[in-house]
Amino acid sequence: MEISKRAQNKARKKAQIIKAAKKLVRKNGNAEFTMPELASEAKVALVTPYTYFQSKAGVLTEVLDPSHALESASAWSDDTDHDDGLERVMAFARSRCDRYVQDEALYRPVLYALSKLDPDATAEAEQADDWLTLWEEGLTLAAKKGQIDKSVNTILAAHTVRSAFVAVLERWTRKSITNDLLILETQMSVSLHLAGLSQKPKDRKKWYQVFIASQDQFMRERGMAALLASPVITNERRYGVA
Amino acid sequence: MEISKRAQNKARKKAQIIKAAKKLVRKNGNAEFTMPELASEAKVALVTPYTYFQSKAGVLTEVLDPSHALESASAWSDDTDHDDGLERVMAFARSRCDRYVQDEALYRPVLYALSKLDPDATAEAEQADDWLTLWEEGLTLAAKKGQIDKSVNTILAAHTVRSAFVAVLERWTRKSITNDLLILETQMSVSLHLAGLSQKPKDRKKWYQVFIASQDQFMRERGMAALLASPVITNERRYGVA
DNA sequence: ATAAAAACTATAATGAATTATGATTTTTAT
DNA sequence: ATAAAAATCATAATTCATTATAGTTTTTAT
Repeated sequence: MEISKRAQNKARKKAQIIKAAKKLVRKNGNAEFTMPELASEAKVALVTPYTYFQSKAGVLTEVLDPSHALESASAWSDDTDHDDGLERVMAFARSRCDRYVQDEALYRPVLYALSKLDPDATAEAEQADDWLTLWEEGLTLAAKKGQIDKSVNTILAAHTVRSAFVAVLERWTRKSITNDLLILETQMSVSLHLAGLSQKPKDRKKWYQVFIASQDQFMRERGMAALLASPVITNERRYGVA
Repeated sequence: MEISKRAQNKARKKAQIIKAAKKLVRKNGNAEFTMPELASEAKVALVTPYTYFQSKAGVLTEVLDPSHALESASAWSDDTDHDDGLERVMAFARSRCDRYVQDEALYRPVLYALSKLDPDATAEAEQADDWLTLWEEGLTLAAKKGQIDKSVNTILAAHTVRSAFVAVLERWTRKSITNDLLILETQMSVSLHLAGLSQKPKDRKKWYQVFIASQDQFMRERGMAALLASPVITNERRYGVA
């Protein structure tokens, strides 16, 4: 037999567990399920998720399914202008947003729970090396086309842009911002980076305009309140301390 | 009596608890102390920290002491060029780094532990509204001096820059980056934003140079390894799953 | 077909934060 | 000075994730 029964069973059990986790998240609107709950939903012993995924964080990370996500990301937006590297950076950023927005009911709760269990998780889901390469792709192209200077280290620049994106994503995760704000804030942030990197006045002007337009749209649609909603966080206000 | 005994006792107990927490963090190199440990170190009943601070997260947030930090931040770097708004933004960013680096042994463990107990904490410590005003200050000045266009919404722009800074700070918190990287990455990120915002060619060139110089320094001192150290995080590699 | 190996399972135990309970001490207002 | 109110305290209980134990079933290699 090509695939051993053991491997088959293993795969089936793992799938059962992940499926159950997803189901619970969707049912509850959060990922606060307990491990016994998960086990019983998956019709599996309590310890089985541990043997396969090590921990609850492990289960949730698998729900995020970074390896599969990577594949699909590699095939992103082929309709982008293949000659404009900067445009591709922005398109990639948008595709990152899409990924999460498209199944918000799953990703937001999972990322949120994960960030408690393992603070590195959100970042790591986005900050693995392979992802960095994808962020870099557009910059490399831009360098080749003379849109950015040769003295720019494209990997470091990609890292900087991605880091800014992760910050926006993490705010989204924590529920303080809506899907359209995720997209708008990403656009503000990335366009400003691109404006800063651009060597050609035309590009610079263009990205600067995108930045201004995003700001304007933000203000029009959400107003300053979206930013200023939360008060200064002192312990008193935060935890109601006397 | 001006200050009631109750208020005095309360203040004394709170101070005792916070002092004990700091002591434990410094002693252990982390903030993993248990609540019974904290209580006994503070010579206080287990529940007392709860009545004052609601939770362990509340205690740690108080250790961070955002209100006091705000005061001291208001008095930051008066030696900066008062006519250059962009310069002031960068100076402020550096002062944020300084705050954490200056007592790394306390802040890093506390922020780390806090991020598990309450994922919003790091961001909120930096993202309160009053802080935003401080980030904005330089931009307002820059707008007045014609360094940036009037069409820029300075609050939103401040928000964008700060958001990028928080991302760097959070990576620092998680220990993956050193103090000098915190400063370098902050510089890379902020200078790129400033280059993008600048209207005057002279300013733009200057900040772009800062960006390039920071990149170069990063490469010289740390090398690409600092970025590429971590492998793609799949569950297999991350949790050693079979 | 059968013994060894691998996967599971049920059940109980551990560790840490947090809550609940009810008693005791300290302050305050009279 | 004393009763009511407010703070503290000691102790036990609760809730989860995670581990440990030891037995049972399923696969595999012979």
